[in-house]
Amino acid sequence: MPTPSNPLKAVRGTRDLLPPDTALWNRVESIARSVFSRYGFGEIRTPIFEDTSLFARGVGEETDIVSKEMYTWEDRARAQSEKAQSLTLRPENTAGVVRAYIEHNLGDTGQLQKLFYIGPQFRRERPQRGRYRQFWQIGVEVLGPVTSGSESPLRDAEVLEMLATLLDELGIKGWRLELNSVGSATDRPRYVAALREALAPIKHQLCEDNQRRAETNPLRVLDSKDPNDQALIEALPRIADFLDDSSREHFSQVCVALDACGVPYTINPRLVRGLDYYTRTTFEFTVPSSGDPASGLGTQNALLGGGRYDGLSEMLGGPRAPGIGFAIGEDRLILTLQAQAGAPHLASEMWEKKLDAYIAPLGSKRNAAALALARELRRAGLSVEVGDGAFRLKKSFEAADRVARHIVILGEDELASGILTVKTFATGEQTKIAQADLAQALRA
RNA sequence: GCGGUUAUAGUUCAGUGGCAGAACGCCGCUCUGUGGCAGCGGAUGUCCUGGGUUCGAACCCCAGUAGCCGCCCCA
Repeated sequence: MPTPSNPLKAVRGTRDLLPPDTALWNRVESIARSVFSRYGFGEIRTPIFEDTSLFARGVGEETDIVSKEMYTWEDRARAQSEKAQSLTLRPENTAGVVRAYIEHNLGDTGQLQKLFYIGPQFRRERPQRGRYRQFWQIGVEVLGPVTSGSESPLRDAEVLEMLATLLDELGIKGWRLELNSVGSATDRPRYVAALREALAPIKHQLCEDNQRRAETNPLRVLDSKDPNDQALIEALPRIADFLDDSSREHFSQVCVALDACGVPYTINPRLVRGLDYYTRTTFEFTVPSSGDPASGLGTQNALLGGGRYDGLSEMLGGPRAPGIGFAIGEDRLILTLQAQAGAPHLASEMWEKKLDAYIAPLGSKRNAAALALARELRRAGLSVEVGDGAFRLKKSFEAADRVARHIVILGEDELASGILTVKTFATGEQTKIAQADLAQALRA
């Protein structure tokens, strides 16, 4: 039992993933890799920490993530003349990917870059169900020079359609896609200004939280859930009225393409995202919220979020490289799968899969021969466990029945004759099989 | 950062001022090379930590720590 002051304990907000859960994690990741590769994505792995200024500039100084949730420290100066570098554990992965895009001049290839990543991210938030200080994201970024088609609404629709496919293949039930456009880099500030103007006279009528938001981040007032404020919020200016012609046309083409693919979505004019870099298309996939057994998440019903970031590369000092991406909260995805009864194709089948054989040597003197036999069978592609000859046979049977489909008995008679005793648990049938035929027989 | 709630065996939990408990799991025996069932026996504890009250604290009080739930925010 870990005690509070025991240093041999995972630190707050972090956790160990153990078998059999890790089997589900691997399964999820392998399905994601398989889907991504069908859509032409390649994997990128960026460092787990970066220069602090990358996130300050990319994600936005004013966001909660940067202003109060980052794990930041001063690295040791490499020389006396040098200033210590401020480093930060990545709170998200988009900024790092765009940094790599710029650093390696990927834009000069002229090609559209389709990249995916799977890895841990770090935010110093209060831990809660579906929210950890080290959490995993599965994400995708599509970006490139304008001439590569990176700005095309086709890309937005493709990414969204791919997500629908991925969630379906994972077996997530009841997902909803909510879609919005927050306009171009010039539309958005115009809208925020109009929102502030509209909020100023009515602010005092709003709840405390919304009064604060009206000051700090007016966009967030829009997705307030306070029932008393809904009427006032409804009456606020709508982002759709502030989109310029090209943004409006872009958004409409995304919708047309989704319709053509048969991907269902809901336009949510209040969907705003927290990160500064988002432009035009923004979206969120949700699952039924707390109380619903299909959720597994508490009030954290957002499974993934994303959007377009046409100005991010330039904000970081790079070339123009419009892009779109998303990040799936892998921890939340797993929680949802575990909560949904529909996960058996992933869960029970994976978790309850038994080994092909358990080799039970009789007596410690037979251990070496048992291990050699296991090696032979494993090289033939079978999954095998080896018992210890010191175990009583009864114990070997119990252990074997738990983990394997067959037990292979390796005693004095068997070693002398080369004819092994094999019992199949499902049928209770016991036979003698020559060692040369063993691998084939155990496959059945 | 704020609020609520919880912390006892490997696990899930009961116990509520007076000997530390159950179930499951684990080990052994019945049964020296044949499991699943059954019977019998056994081991396992910083009762989260530190302080206080008391003749006596797992239990009451205070403070910490951590988990969970929610707020904020986000994946």
